[in-house]
Amino acid sequence: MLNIGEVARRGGVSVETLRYYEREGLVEVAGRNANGYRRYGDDAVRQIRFIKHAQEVGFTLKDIKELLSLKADPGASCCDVRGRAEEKIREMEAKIAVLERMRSILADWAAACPDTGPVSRCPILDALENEMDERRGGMSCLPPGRGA
Amino acid sequence: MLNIGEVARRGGVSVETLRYYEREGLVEVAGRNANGYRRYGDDAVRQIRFIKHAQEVGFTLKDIKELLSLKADPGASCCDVRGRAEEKIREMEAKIAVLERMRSILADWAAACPDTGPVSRCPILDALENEMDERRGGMSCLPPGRGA
DNA sequence: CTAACCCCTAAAGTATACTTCAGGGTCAAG
DNA sequence: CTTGACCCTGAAGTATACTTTAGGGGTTAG
Repeated sequence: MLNIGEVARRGGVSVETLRYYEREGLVEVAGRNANGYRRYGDDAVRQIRFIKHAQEVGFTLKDIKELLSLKADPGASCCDVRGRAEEKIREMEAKIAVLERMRSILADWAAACPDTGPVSRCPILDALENEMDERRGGMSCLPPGRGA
Repeated sequence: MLNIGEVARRGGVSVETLRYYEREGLVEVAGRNANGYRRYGDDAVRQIRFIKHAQEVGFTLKDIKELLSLKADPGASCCDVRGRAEEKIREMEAKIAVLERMRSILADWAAACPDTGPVSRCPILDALENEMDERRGGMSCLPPGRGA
């Protein structure tokens, strides 16, 4: 049985992060000892690493909570996990597409910029001031946050 | 002179957003009339559109505040603006690279997943449980947020 | 016994870009 | 004179993933 500091060290996270994960239902404590200290089994360390790896490939903590439920559910199928992965892949592709489009617009503008000259005749600022209609291919580049 | 509702309509934002932009120093009011209502010149509408266009190509409000300073500074050069654009392009390329890497890892894992089978023998969950060392190309996929 | 280091809780702060809320004036039409 | 649309302020809420703060107890080496 490990105390929180040991789990944190082995898992590569801070103790505050561990307590946070506990509040969020991502990691459970095995119990408490007499003085109220958390005791963890060493599966806790594996769990932390799972969480960190999942974050590294793009899952949010919310996603990860779902993955952990699937992992713990003997009735769940591997397909369910793959479904989550494929959904995440689609999200990433969408983000990549947005970024690529923004990058290409900016790159075009930067290319149109002379080496010198006052900001009063800057093609980038001009472009930002005026409509960008020739670019319209449908969707805006803005993320799907709730707009005005 | 326009009141806030009119500027919001023409600029395609909400009045709350306008007041927020004002607090953040992105838009100035021309003045107030007797009852305390804000009055705007129609350059305000152009300013709002500038802000929205800049957001669409990936600038944050902080970036945009800088761009607006450059725009207002007669001593600034067009190069300065292009510098900001190029920096933003580099940021986007970095984000794209991270996303591409995550996507490719996930895609490989998803491809390794059988059509059926219990989660107990899921290659994706297995991969998340164990180290992902064969992938190491240096940098982690995690964004540069302050880690544990 | 005391310093150093570990543990505990609850709450607030961070960053971004807004939105929502609470509470209250102003204005034009009918 | 009331109704509805508009305006005002200041503060808090949203989402994400933590970190930091404030305040206090436990444990171990010297």
